[in-house]
Amino acid sequence: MKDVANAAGVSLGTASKVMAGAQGVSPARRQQVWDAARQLGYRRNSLAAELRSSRSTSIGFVVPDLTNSFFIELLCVVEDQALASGYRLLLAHAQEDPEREAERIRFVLSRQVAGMIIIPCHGYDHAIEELRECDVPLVMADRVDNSFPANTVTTDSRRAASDGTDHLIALGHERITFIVNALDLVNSRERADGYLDAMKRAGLARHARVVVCGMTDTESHAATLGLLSERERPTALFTGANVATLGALRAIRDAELRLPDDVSLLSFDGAPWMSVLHPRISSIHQPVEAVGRAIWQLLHKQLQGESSEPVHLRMKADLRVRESTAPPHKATGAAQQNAGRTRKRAALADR
Amino acid sequence: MKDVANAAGVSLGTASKVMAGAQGVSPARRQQVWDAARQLGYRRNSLAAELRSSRSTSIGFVVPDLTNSFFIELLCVVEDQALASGYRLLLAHAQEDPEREAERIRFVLSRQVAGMIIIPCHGYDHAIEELRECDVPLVMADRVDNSFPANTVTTDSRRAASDGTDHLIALGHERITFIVNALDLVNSRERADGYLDAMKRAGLARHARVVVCGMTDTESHAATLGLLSERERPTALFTGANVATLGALRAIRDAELRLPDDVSLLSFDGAPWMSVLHPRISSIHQPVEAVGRAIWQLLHKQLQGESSEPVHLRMKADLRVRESTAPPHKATGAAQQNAGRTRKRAALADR
DNA sequence: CCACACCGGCCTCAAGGTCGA
DNA sequence: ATCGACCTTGAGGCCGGTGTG
Repeated sequence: MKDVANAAGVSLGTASKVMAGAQGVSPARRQQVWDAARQLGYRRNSLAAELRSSRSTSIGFVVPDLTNSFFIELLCVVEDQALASGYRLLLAHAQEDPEREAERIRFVLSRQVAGMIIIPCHGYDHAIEELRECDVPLVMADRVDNSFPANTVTTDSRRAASDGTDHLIALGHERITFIVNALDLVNSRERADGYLDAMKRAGLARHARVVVCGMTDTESHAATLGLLSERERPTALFTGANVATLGALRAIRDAELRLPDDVSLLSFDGAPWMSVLHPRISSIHQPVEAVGRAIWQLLHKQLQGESSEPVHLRMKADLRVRESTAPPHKATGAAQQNAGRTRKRAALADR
Repeated sequence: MKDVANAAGVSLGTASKVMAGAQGVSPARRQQVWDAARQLGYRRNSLAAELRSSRSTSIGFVVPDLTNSFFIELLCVVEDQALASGYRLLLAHAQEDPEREAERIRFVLSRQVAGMIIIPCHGYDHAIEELRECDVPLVMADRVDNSFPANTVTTDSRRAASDGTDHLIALGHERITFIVNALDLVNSRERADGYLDAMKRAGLARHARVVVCGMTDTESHAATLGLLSERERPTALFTGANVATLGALRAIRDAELRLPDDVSLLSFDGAPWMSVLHPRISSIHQPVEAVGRAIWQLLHKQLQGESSEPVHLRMKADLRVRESTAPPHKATGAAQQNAGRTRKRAALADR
């Protein structure tokens, strides 16, 4: 910048003002500086600027998994909001690995961001540890609960999972299995709890079964395949997340079963690709747009200095019944022993 | 850091060395400094460090579209490689918007990254403009061609598209339509050209048809739906990218057509979700792992000071024939006029 | 508009200390 | 006691900008 100032025949301070877009420089000089900068191919060093002014317009965003479309959608919403308020996002990818996540947090924090948004991996103690005494505005989302000592935005997973389970029960299912990635993911645990709530309420506690399948679709595929090959296989599956649904669907395909005739499937979270499936997949839909806006709103308020007690926002998810959930087939195999139940069942609609 | 040094009872220089992980400090003092730092909740300011040493271990990565799983996979490969060499990625998302992309490039560059990787949006003149006289090591990937004045890693899209088209032609298709996002995306254009090559070579130039459908699956859905409702609809679709495939599949579903009986579909690029479809989707598979490694290799070489003439690496994609491509049905409707062709066709295998 | 101090860590450098051989 | 090898110190300049007088 010194060079630019020299070339433009002004002092360093003036050049700085021009490049920062500040007031108080005559149009003529402003133009001179601009020209000189262009000619020299000058690019401002925002590191230095932020160092000196100890102000930053970058927001760190630590995402656990970029293959999960829910996070991507959320990220896009937040990014647009941030941009509209003059902030930009510094993205960091934890790849569902707590250690890597901790490193990413340190990385982001050491770059003096103005604020930070994080969706933790499982075992979020790591994350908390890193975030302790972090003095920047912080919002945590999705995989946290109300006990978290920070601003949070979450979906009421427990309630949503309970509603979803109720839907399956109302269709006449009893052997409903819940497939979840990991129980040390706060929201997964909540979802499992919601499922258990509903099963108990319906007097189906003995059929309740939560299968932990790990974080990848490969694992969930294997787990589901195992489930489906049991003698008394579930008549309905409820997958606790996007990734689990992917693996489960592949398993259903590989087991040559039909949705929903042979088995019903309800997915927590939809994904764009689900729209091409036949039948359409019933799912729990989280209000991504609202969650994203809430995250930014909370962060923005803090950025503007309005600090207050940690706020916990909880959004409501809704059940979207489509075609992958239907009443169970009566006694389709020798293993099916519940044929003569008293519960009335609607005839299976032909798809 | 001064405080840390004081608390640890060492000099500032020593503390600096410890925090930077440099050699030449005795284990005892090293521990003292570490303890003091932890107690004070000290976090190193890497902005200042990088400013002074004008060295950075961050690599900027500008991604055009995080909803495209190909880019995500690529990103993961590159990130692992970078981490293994002691670098970390600074992610920036262009959302397929050239203006936003330009801004992201400026942003990344102004943060003094050690190197930069970019997969451009359409109309990459914007990008070139921003990258002109950028003095950091640079690798551009995927959406560039060999004429590009920088290191590039690409897939031989033209060849791959030509192979794919040959496959469809060999099955007996003539009315093959190529659906592409945008022709100002270099690789999309190459794919379209490859398709045209093959059509011409087979004497099917009069049937050749390239439909530009835009960057979103919504647009590709609409375009495909239009195509499929024509009186003489294509017997085979070849989609030029992930996103186009998504829209096309939804259109096929909505038009209540069957794959591959009513229409064949070949997709350039696969995606994890395609594995759940029935029938399985034939696709052109790009060697993501190899591309990612190549990108890093090229960048790493430059980071270590071995500068040379721009290198252009071109990887080979391969055709994976699955079940969504089959010989066309003979004369299924009044509109089908090619029933009695001389070309021999294999009987339609029952799926 | 210019001059100047300054953000926070880095680097160099001369000078002195510790330690085992 | 001597010597070289290695650790440690403190000062001061510096990176590239910002903000005040």
